[in-house]
Amino acid sequence: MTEAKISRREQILQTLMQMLQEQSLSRITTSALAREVGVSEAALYRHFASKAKIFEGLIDFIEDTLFARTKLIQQQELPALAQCQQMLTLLLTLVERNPGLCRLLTGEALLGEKERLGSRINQLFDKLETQLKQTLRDAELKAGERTADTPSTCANLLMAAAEGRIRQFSRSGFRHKPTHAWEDQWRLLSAQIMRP
Amino acid sequence: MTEAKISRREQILQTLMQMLQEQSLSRITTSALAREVGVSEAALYRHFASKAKIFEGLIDFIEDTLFARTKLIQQQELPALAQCQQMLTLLLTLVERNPGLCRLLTGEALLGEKERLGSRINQLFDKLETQLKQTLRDAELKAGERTADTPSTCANLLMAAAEGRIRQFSRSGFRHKPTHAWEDQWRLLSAQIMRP
DNA sequence: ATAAAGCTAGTAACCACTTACTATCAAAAT
DNA sequence: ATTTTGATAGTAAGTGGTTACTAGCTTTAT
Repeated sequence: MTEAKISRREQILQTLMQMLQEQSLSRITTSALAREVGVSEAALYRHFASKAKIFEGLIDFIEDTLFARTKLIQQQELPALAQCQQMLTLLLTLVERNPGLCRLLTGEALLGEKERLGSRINQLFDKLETQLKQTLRDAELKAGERTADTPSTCANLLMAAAEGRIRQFSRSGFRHKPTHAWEDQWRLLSAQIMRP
Repeated sequence: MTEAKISRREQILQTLMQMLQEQSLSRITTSALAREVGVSEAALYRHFASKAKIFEGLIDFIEDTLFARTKLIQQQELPALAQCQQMLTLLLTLVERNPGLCRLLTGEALLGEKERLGSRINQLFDKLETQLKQTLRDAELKAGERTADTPSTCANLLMAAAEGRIRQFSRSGFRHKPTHAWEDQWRLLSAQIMRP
């Protein structure tokens, strides 16, 4: 078998992601996760030190995926608004394709697990918001474009809109897709961000 | 004493609201709540049928407060945008003054408690979004004003922005106040909603 | 052979909720 | 006027069930 057999570790993470999507959140116990993976509970602990670490594994995945791609976006020499659009659309698309991750980003799945997890999510969003802000600022310095309000206020509004869409996706039971009508909404948002 | 002495029922709800604001969510157990109120655990069950019902009591409070006031706003004969602004500012202000409620609206506190609670929150936001949509539609019929996109898309964008701000408030540990810079952001949002 | 990965069978802690009983007070019956 | 009844609100001390995690032994792959 030359087939790329995914490691058990990855299998556990994928199963958790799927459970986050399907199960009512309270049902995600180490016991249920083990059953779903098809191993014993103790086997999970061969690969992760604690339940919280398994969740953190998923957060790592989001972070890696997201920021690897925002880096590429930033390297392209696109107009500031186009860059912002790509970054936000990236976030919404990632979440739409992996609803389970959504439950992490909204904080719903962190049912009082260690404070640390919530803090990581917080940092993640802050980092993304900072990148937006920086993109808008750069546009002012390089291209002489000006934002209608401070880059900080504009970037925050964009993030809020995206986070709101993510929460709506989650609370609707994943029916209200985050990218639905997003292009139209982006048009409304962006039209006012840059000064004429 | 003509002083209105609050009932134990109300005292429990207030204590829960405070705990939602202060405690890490996992710490909200019936035992901890009882201790905080200053009664025995069993006493809680004299006033509420279950733990979920206590949480639902708070949701009732939000709903009552919120929609009593949106009704008043709708009765005023203001321009559509002004009405929308008032409704959203009302929501953000309510949350800012009662951070505990925020944890309910973001779903973070509903740690897998009965499906019902999540559903109630969902309905609450949907109802508010519908009211915004209706306000925008009315403006088109009565005043001949036109929204730049469909009322539905516009209303959803406004709600997403508000929900995003609420989530940011919660995940920042209540440091990032939802009304901060909101006026500026509202200006950006609203400027593009109505067709010139 | 040995190290990685698995299993069975726990265990202590916790949690929502219950049971069985008591104190207080007001209305109703005598 | 006194007694009876009943409702309300409280308590101490559980109960049954669940959960994250572990110890100790076995299998499997290298």
